[in-house]
Amino acid sequence: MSNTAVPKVTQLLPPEELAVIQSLATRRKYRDGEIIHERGDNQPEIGIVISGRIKLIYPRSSGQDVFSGLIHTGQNYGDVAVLYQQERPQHRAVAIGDTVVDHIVGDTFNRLLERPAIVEAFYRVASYRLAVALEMLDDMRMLAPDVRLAKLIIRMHNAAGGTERLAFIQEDFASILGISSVTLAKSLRELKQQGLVATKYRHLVIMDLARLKAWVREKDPD
Amino acid sequence: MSNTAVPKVTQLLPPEELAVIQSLATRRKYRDGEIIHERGDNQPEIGIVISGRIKLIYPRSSGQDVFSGLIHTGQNYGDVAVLYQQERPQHRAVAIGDTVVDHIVGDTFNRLLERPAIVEAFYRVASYRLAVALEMLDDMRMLAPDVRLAKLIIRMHNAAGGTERLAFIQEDFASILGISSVTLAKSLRELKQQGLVATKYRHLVIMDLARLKAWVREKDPD
DNA sequence: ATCAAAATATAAAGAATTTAAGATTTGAGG
DNA sequence: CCTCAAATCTTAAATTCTTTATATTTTGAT
Repeated sequence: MSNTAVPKVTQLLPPEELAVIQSLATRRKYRDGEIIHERGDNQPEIGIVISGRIKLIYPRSSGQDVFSGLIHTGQNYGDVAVLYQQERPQHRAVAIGDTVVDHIVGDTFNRLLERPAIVEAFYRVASYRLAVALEMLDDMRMLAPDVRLAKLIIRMHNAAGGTERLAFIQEDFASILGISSVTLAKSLRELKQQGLVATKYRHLVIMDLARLKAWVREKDPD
Repeated sequence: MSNTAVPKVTQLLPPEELAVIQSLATRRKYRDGEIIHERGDNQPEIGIVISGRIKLIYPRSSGQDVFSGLIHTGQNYGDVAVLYQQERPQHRAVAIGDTVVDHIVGDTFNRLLERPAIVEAFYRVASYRLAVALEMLDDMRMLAPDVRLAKLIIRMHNAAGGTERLAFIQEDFASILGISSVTLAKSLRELKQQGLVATKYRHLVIMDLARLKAWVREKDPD
């Protein structure tokens, strides 16, 4: 799973179907860090990421922001909320880098579901995201923080299209894994000592992907 | 989300489409505890649960079996593996009670995807499962074991169609939550002291659902 | 070039969790 | 009805994780 390319609605759809969607969508541009929508906003919408990336944040009343997930270029989000008529989006959506999003209101999306090719494209993306989420849940149940960190790094490497450089602060990694920054630092120390990754300011570099994967297999043979 | 009814392909599909699927499926019966397929078996297949329930297990080389998820009557599973051409199923599937499953081999399922109503039904189930999985991931990142247990109990209550009686051993709850049985017992003690649930042999009874939900809201206001 | 803010790194104390072990309870099958 | 394996419950020690605190490093803004 972690080696499969991330499927994208923009690639899965025939050009004419993509054109139909885009004729009904509102395109907006966002700058790095700009809030696309807030948790609890008015109505849920579908968003298709045309370029850039989006991070989903769960803001807590304590003030802590939990990093919940990433939506990559070509992927969509919000379909679950629309399909199950949730009143409000669960997460804050924030642009990572310059990001362009096509917005489709719920009613329009429901009408688009009459077009088979569109349903199939969204189905494939949702399935993939389900597979990733189920794998992460299994990991959280079974694996130690350091192994989960290594798997997360590999997953993010694939999702980013093969970059060795992952531009996230350590707090982001900790938040995604649901561990404290101290535990994250400890896990990173382990990976650094093995020469598998290097930590820089505001980003992390994979030094030896093959050995990183081998290390994961050794620690988690299942 | 946790209040929404579990969507089922068997209900979402028009009867004639369901008939098409079933004409191509192999129906098999399983008894309580019977293994439907093993992790790592030959080829992944789609399964539609006609009656009964299935639990998905992740067997570890250590001998420990991790409880990974439940597939309820009317739901399907295995589509993710077929869509992304995984060679082998990730989980062992085990029948809970007498269970009837329609099996569809991967190639057949791929051909069925030409039928729009079928794709839409599977899309809706996958979306729902994605929503539940993402919520569980957020819970694992943010919440203490006792709150996660309470939310799990509420979720299982809904999924089971409203029963107050959840027939799982404590080790199952612990395994789903990814915590030890000692921590689970501690969390259960808390819920029992509040009079929210009662623990019996091989099952658990919800004593006051409304107050259980209120307790969760109090502990997790977000 | 300097300074302030943000991010990284590390240490120590306290809290929570796991592991391990034993005692008790339950109910299914003979 | 009795037996016994499975499940529950409890405790204690060992471990891990979080919290809190502090020092250092890096970067962007002035």
